[in-house]
Amino acid sequence: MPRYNPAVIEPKWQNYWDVNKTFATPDLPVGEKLYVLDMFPYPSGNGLHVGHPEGYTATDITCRFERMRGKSVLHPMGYDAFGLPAEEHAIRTNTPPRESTENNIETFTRQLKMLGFSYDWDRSIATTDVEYFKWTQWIFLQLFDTWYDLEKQQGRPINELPIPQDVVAAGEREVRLYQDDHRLAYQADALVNWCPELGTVLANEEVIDGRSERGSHPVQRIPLRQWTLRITAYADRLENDLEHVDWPSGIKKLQADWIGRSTGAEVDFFIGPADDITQWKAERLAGGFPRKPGDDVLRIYTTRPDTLFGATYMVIAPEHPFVERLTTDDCREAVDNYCQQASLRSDRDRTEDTSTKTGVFTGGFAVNPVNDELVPVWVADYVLISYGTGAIMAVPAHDQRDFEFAQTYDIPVVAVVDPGEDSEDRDDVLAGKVCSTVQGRAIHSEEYDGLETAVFKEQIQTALTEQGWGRAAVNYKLRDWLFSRQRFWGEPFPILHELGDDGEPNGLIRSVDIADLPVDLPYLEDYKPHGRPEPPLGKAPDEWLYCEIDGKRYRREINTMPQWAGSCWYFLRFIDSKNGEVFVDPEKEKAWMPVDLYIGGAEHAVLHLLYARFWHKVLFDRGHVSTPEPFQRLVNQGMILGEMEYSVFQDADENWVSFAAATRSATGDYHHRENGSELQQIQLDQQQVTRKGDGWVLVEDENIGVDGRCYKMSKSRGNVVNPDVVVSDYGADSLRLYEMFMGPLVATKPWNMSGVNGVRGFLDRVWRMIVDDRVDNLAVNAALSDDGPTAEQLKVLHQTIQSVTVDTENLDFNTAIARMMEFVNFFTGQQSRPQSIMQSFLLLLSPYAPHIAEELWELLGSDKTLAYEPWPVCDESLLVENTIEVPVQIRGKVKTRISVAADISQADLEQAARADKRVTELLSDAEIIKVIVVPGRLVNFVTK
RNA sequence: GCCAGAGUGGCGGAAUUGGCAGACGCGCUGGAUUCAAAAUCCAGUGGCCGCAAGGUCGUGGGGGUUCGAUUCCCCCCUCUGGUACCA
Repeated sequence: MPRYNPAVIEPKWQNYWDVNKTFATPDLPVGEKLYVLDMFPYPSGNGLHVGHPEGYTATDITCRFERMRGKSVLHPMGYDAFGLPAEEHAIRTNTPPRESTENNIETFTRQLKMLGFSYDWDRSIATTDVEYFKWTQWIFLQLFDTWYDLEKQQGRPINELPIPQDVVAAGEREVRLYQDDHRLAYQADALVNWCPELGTVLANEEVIDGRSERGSHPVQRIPLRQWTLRITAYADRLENDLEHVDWPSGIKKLQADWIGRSTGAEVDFFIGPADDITQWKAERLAGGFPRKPGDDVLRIYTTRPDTLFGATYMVIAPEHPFVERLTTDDCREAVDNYCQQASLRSDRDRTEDTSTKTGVFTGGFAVNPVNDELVPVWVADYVLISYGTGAIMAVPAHDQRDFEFAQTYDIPVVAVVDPGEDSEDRDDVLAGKVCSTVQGRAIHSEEYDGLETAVFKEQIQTALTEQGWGRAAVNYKLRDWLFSRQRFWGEPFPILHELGDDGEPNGLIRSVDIADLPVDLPYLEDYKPHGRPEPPLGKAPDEWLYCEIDGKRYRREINTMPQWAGSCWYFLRFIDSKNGEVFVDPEKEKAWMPVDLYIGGAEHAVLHLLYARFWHKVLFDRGHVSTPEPFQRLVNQGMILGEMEYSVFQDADENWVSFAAATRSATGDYHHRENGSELQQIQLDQQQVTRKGDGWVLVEDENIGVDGRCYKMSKSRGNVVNPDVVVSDYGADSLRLYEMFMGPLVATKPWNMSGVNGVRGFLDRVWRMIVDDRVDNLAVNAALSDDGPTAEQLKVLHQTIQSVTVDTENLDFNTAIARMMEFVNFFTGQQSRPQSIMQSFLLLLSPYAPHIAEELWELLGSDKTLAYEPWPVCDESLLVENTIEVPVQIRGKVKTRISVAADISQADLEQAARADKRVTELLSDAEIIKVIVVPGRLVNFVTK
């Protein structure tokens, strides 16, 4: 086997690592620990994609590198196997979900092993393992057993929740309902995102543009009783603690924006009989602002209480409970129609065109407490029932949306903030002709006139509180997490609904005893979604569905948990994956957590990463984990795009048409921009195009512009690269190396198969540098010697050690590989290659291309893996240069280079530069104004 | 619209604190080897002018700071990703 043949050596070493459990991790770290985690994959039916090995190779290199540097490394892998994609695949292939999931897991495992990743496979888990989701259910019960203490800012056991006296007096049932109302996991009637196509409700985070994130199906809003997790209780901590983690700033900002904290005030507008306003104000002055608004007021939320005097109308959401009460008889028909329309409009319709606002007057009025003016109340769908109080005061002069609405319906615009003399459109703002949202000085605001916005806000806040009209308030864009799904393939909730004498649920619930976990999924003949909101588990056999405890009959909860449940804590289970007593042993948890490096795609910025942090904080509050944050450092790998594609158009007569001349219709057809004729899109080979100016053109007619771009890999485009094919054509080491060599880890990069061929060429040269490829048996290259290395050889080695070490530490894998290529280029030209240097090089290469490194390491006489050999150390004394080349510039342009002693003084360097023949020549008839001399760097003569 | 990120040869990309632009790889060109090809090895390879020495332009565009800018500042353009009535 003289030639480099990955097909033989790669399986050999994968088997070696497997059999010898080379990468088994001890229960507790020995010495310094390092927990390196990949975002575990969904084992979809399509198998691995080249995007997966990108992050996985990066973490694998880091792990192999740090093991050699003596760290105890935890590097596990598992599968996020519950949820829609797996279930959809099971339905498509007509197999039971567990069976198809297990098949997919098998495929993924085979593919991952084929790439030589150094996972401790004994720790592998799938979220669908019964022994795993037993603990997912257990954690859910922790959430169920926890209420949030706002004062202490901490989640606490439900039995420590103070119960108000009136509730205690109302009896046991009321106490239990009160507790249920305060749990972190609670049931609520809410307008939910119902997706008929998928047959389930979805979390806000899973709905994009009114369509499902998975499959892009339409989503409707329907009211449904659902399990919800009180993530909003943790909103401030989730935002503030971002400060302490080492994450990309973009992701932090995304999370902070998603949480969307805003501060302002809640204000009550009186809607009772006009004559009662004086009495109402007296009551409020005495009694203060009530926690819950009564029927006689419309409570609004505003971030600009300083604009209260500019409120010329109010808006309530179509779903607001007061619509009925505020609507007068002569407006009723119009209001009913509008609300009816709004309920039918999907969220997509509602958000499609946000510039046209619609609404209808209710006929009702409310009293603005600050000036006792009557303000008309409208219903409009630009106000959302789910945010704030579902009602607003509209200040068209200082809010863009209100302004647009007021324009449409001819509502007065009263400016109450003077944007200041510097403002360009000040006159128009003051005249109510344009809207201005900037801060300024108050006008038309009675005693507040002249105040700056910030000061006004503070003063009015105090006044509102004193009068009992309002209070300071905080709101979040983040909503509580809708946690139940009407699908089969998810964790069952460990919850029982008590049945009354009539056999129907009586509203009381209890958790399944921890000793009775897990609640496994029942066998179902038919688990497919049917488009109605009743979960398939409702069809489970009675022995699963019903049970009796202490003489009471119960029916099981039949919703299932969403996909995200299992991924919220998997990193904890990896630490102690086989523990049957607890979800993770506290000692081990303390030793390994937090995750030191977490690499995965940016698409999980607000879903997985926010949910997991939330669960972790609950577990932290309840004393089950030792760190407030799970993931200390996060890195997002960039997307890998398909290969470059060139396209152009042809008309019906096969005449070429420039790409720019085509326009795409709504149906997806292409037409000529000018004459409207139908066009055909034509894909071109690289040979058919050439570069001209900024763009590409046809070789045969350079007047025809061609579009050249890289697209996301997708099955429908047919540009997906399959890792199996790359491994069989080039080998796993080549795939690993190429994915790292393409460019920076975090960058989006296009795939290019000839680049894989290029790194394969590098590995071929590595092989030939050490192996004699002209004999039949595996033998070392005759150029290898036991002679001592030359000074130059040593210097090249140690330069390489230094660069590869620093680059690997910084995840700059592409430049580390470039340095190793330079090493090989140099040593290929050396007639004598000292064995010790070759060995050091193999150690540097091994995290990147572990199979070939192990094979050659063995060939050079070792009998065990190099995985734990000490990482080579750079001897900096060998890198010291005696002489260096310094560029000499004239007016900032390099004219020549001079060779000088490395430690030359500033004065000597200038002398040496002036003495240079070429410099003398160029300076002969020039007047030197200034000389810049940077020792070791350059000399620059500034001349006239 | 808003928020991120990015624009460097034919392509992917490199370049410490502002100090030699284009490392490394692909591709291409020429040569060696070969009956031939593949593979391999050697040399060259940003544009323009020039036989050459050399000159000149050049990091999306325009301006600025500086002895010196891919790097810092201002304005603009393009692309990619995210997001959208959150009061």
